[in-house]
Amino acid sequence: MPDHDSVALLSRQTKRRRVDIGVKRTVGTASVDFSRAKATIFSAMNSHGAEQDVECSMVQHGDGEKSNVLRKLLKRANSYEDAMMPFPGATIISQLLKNNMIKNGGNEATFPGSGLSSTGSEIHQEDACSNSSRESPQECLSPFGRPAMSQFDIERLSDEHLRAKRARVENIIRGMSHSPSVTMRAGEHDREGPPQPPSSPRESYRENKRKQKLPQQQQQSFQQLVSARKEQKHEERRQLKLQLEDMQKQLRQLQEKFYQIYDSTDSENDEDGNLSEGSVRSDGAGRQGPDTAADRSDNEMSDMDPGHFLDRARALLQEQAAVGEGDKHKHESSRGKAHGPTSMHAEGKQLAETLKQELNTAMSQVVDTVVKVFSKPPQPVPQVFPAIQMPQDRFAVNGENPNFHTANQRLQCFGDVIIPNPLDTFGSIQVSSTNDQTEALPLVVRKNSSDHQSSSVASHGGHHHPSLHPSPLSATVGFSPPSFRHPFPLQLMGYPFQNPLGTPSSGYAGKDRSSPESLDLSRETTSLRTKMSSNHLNHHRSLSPSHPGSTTEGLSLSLIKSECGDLQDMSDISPYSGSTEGLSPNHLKKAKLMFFYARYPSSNMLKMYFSDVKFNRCITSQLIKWFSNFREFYYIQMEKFARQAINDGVTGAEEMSVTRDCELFRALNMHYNKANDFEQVPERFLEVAQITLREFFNAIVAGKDVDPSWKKAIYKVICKLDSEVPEVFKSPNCLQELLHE
DNA sequence: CTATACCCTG
DNA sequence: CAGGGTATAG
Repeated sequence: MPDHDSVALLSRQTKRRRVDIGVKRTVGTASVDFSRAKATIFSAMNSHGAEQDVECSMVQHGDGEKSNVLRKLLKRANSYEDAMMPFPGATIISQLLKNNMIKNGGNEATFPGSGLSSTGSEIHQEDACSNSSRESPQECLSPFGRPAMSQFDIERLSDEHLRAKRARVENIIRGMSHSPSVTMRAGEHDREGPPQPPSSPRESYRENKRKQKLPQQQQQSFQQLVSARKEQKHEERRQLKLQLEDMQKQLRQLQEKFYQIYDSTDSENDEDGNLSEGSVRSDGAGRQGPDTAADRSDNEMSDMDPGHFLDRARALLQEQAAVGEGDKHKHESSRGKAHGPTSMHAEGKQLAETLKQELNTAMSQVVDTVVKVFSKPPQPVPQVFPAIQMPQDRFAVNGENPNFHTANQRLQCFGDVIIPNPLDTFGSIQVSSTNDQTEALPLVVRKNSSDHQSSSVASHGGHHHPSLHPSPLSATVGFSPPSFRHPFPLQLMGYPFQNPLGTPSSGYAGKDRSSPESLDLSRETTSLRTKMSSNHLNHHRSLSPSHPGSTTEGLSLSLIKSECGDLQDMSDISPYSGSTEGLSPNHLKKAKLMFFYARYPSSNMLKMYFSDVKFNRCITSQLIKWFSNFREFYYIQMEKFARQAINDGVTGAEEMSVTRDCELFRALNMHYNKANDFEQVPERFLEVAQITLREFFNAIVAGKDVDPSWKKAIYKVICKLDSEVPEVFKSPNCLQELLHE
């Protein structure tokens, strides 16, 4: 138990806390010592007015009565939200800093909360600090975490290291500087309120990722001011999206109509493909502008040459997209927004009306065709069917995620879709099952596959198993001819009987996608084992070790089996071996009950008490994680109630006690003993809980919670209060035995 | 490199 | 509760 034990741990946690909590409590990140140092500087300087005095006293908590009183006052004012508000004086300080920044100009215009833009100013500040800390104390305000004065030399030593880091970060920033989020944040800056200074330069480097989000948490009050506005934006955006969706639908209909026309006139699909492509490409020539098209009447439209139809639709869509784009940036002018889409919408409706009629007839024909197709063997399948059917399925899928494609991307898709792929014939029957998979698969391996999706889309030639595309997006891409080389042999012929189940092959597909660069099965299993190592199945698995690659089903099964353990463990997991492979809900229950005795069980202890479990790395860490989660909940409750007590006016820790019927205990009991397996929660637990509560209370009252690592002290106390876990818990059947007590 | 802790998020 | 990210110790 590395934590809570040693003094070394203490410093470690301090650092660690600074990282994790420090950001939240931005200003409060200062260590007390440094606060003092700063106060010294300030009083020495004495060049700034009362404002800074306020800040000093704010920062130097625990330094004297005065600060405590002030802090308390502010605390009351902030009441319970202390937990969220980084620091009572944050606002004041932030404003001060803002003032400084305005004075200094330049860099500080960026939004410090944004990891993207903040680093520059951080670097600037850091340099300013180390180079001229005496001349400009304000600039040292932000990097509190660092005792700049006393450790000046040390800092110099690590300068090189920092420079290297800085270079890397700057590189990254440069790369990201074109990201939209940058401008977004820059825009928000004004309204988001005063920027929060970075807690410490070094931390900032590590914390860039989180800091992008954290400032929002920190400044909830400011956010509330903006929230209404944002909601408006979102609403508008949503409506725009809806309109876009409408247009998309219409375009789809149009396409179908288009195809239908050609299908009825030409019986050769190749020509269709060429024509459609040609019409798409003719766009560049601009043979049909949106304006002229808009002047046409409905009749004209219906008589319109299909190519014109498509062009027109594209124009509409593009305009729509353009309007939407522009709208994002200026929501204020509701006028322009109202005008564009509305007229657009009317136009679209006309179009839709015309198309609907066409579609009605077209669809009936299609339906007939479909029926015929299914009543015949696959070979003579009419080419008409897949070309029309497929797009529909795919669009249905795509439509579920309107944001997935930009308008242009959609157009491309349309273009693709229109091309009747000769191979479609082959897949006519496959269509439905394939699409079923595309819906189910993402659930299986979304995380893994998502990583590759973008790249997959970019270069759809790179799929090794295009047939197994699990995601809707991939499905769209996979439509292109090259992707259709393997699928059917694999799915239809190779493993004809696995498909009905759906899941096995999909599971395989997903896994395959997780490492598309290699089809080497052994490697596959290895990587998967690592990736999935923290998973567990609660149910008893069927244990027939099958070799990877024998069948897809076999593979997925073996993968599941091996997901929690390394190869050695694999050998351990022989069928019907005595002990359970995973942790069951009952184990969880037992662990929770054990928590009443031991908050910090060692892994050895866990092994002893869960003797019925086959321990491997996974199981162990899972169990540890459980207790970690338990503790987390426990301490959160403690803090919550302690703060509540303070807010309720409790002045002394002795006034609080934890009894079986107090709210705190009920909350805990609900969590660890929901089914009341323990009729009598051990008395000792109540004591410990009470001690914990009082520790929290005292710490908070003493203002220690300003220190990012203030809980560490409490943890240290509590971890010594573990009591012996009764022997009963060593029994695998302890739950039953406990119930009979 | 591994185990563990802590924090955050879903 | 699980997963992910990060930091630290050994």
